[in-house]
Amino acid sequence: MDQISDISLFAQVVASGNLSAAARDLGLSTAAISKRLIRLEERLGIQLLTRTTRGASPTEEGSAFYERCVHILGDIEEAEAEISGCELNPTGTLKVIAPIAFGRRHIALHVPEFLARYPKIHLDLRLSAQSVDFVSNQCDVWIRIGEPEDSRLVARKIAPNRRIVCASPLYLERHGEPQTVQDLKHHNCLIIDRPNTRAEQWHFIGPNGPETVRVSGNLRSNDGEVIQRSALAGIGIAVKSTWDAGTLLQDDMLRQILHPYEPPTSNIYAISLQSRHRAGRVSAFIDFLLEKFGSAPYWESPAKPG
Amino acid sequence: MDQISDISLFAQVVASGNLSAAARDLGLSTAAISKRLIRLEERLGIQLLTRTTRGASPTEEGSAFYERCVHILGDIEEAEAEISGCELNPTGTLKVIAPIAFGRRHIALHVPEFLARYPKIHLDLRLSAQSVDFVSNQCDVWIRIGEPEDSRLVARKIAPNRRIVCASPLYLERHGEPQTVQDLKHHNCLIIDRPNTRAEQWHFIGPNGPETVRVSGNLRSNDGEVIQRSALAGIGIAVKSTWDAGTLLQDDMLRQILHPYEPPTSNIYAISLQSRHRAGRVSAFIDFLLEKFGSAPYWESPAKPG
DNA sequence: TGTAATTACGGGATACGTAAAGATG
DNA sequence: CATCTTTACGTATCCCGTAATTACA
Repeated sequence: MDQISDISLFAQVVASGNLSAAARDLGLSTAAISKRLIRLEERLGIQLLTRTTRGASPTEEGSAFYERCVHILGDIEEAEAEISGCELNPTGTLKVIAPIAFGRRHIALHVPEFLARYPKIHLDLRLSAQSVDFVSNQCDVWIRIGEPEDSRLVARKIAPNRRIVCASPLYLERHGEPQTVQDLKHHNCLIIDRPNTRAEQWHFIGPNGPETVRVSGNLRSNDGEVIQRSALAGIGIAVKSTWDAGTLLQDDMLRQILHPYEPPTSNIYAISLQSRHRAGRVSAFIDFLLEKFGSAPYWESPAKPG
Repeated sequence: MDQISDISLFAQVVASGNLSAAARDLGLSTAAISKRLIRLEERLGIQLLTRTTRGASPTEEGSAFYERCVHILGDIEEAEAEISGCELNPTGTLKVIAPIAFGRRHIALHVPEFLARYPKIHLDLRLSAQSVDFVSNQCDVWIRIGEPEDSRLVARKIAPNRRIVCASPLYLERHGEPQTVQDLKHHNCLIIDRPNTRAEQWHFIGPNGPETVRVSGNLRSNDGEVIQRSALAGIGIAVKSTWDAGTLLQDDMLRQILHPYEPPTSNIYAISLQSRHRAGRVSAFIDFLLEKFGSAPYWESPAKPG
């Protein structure tokens, strides 16, 4: 039944030299020590200790058994320490799924530092536009832009997904810059089409509260890259995330327009399976992302109007 | 607290593939399995199994831990099997204390066979006339002729200590053979002097019940060897144990007299410390002695009157 | 709808401590 | 006489099982 508990107790008795000392060391009564030792000897069918009034000394069998006990107890402690120490020194394979653009642009950027910091972690970074089934995919962390749904999943916000309206200098030169939200109706708006959203409804938050405009244009796509390239080519006006368009704005290849009107900010989440005890590598990765993106994402500074 | 019990349970769950199967295999309820697994994960601070509706599969940490668990459980089983198997294949050092004459004549005679039968036993056979303190002497078995006293000791009769009255042919030729017990009063009786006995009172059991005679003589000793040599030399009449005088009677160097009157038979005992579980080598030795001496000691046959 | 895991709850085994007794130097 | 071990006994803990709940295919 309670094998190791008795074995551990026996080892302590041998180490302490007598039952009373072991009782003190273990914080038990001598009666408990005595009874459990007797039980152990009953179970093994052999006497382990010779008791005298001066103390208890192991029999020959007891000595041999003690050696093995010490070894076993050490193994157990080592095993438990190793498994418990996984939080401090994360180990194992970490599978991360991220959107393609965000993964390439921002996750991959920090991968070397992450791997250097946690040398025992093997990172499997998969970029995919697909939704994720954690169990079948053996996925540890899913980076997702926008709100999560599943209750079994726990989502941690790692960065704001600030979006802006922008167009290329060429477009603005040719068609003029819209001055109000409603002006967008008369422009060629590049529509990014995501599931479960009304792609033509562009929402804004401005100094006077929310405002909505129904836009139209000659290009619609489900791929941000297509929209971005078209915007760069001067085809029309696009809504872009700052993490995505930041360097383009900095290089003046795209210009933010309608400032200070911006679409409502959503968030970027690191999503993991809810569990009582997260694997160390998962926590390590999510904490790492927070460290890099969390407070004030580095891609905001050049994009901020000034 | 109950480390290994949970570890063993976890290993069984991994082996079984899901909690329900493990519950069946272990004869427990799934509720118990679940709770104890959760407790183990709490204690380790890490999730070991990912539960789905199809079963439970180990996490990466769980797999690593499982490997160690299998190893540890094997070590425990091995250790316990070895210690419990000591009865079947006795091991270790066996310290035996025996009277000098009996040890030389009868124990030593069988030592080679004993050692051949139990090759893993190391025998330490100490011949001594002294009384024995088991604890300080680290003695396992004490061979003693006559009744034991100590309640902490357990005595097993291994042979009868039959005694006879005898004298050398020379003595009988010179002084005649006594025909009755009371005739001994007129003979030179060699008195063996043991502690706590009235050495001059010789007791007999005969066809008409017990009989006692107070004898006297010109030699008294506490050493049987002295008495025996004196008897052989024709000095007088002696009481000898059959195990001691057997061959001398056979060779007609001593002759039993007063047959069928003999001193009351005492016993030869193998004495060991009382303990719930005797070490295998102790049982092996005592059983071996019983096998050799127990039913009808081989030294009786030549001594029996015929 | 059926199987698997978890949670809630009540009962029973068990392991502890206190206290007394036995043993030993 | 002091110390150590064992036994006796009452109590509290905890551990399991039954049953209900939730999740998933």
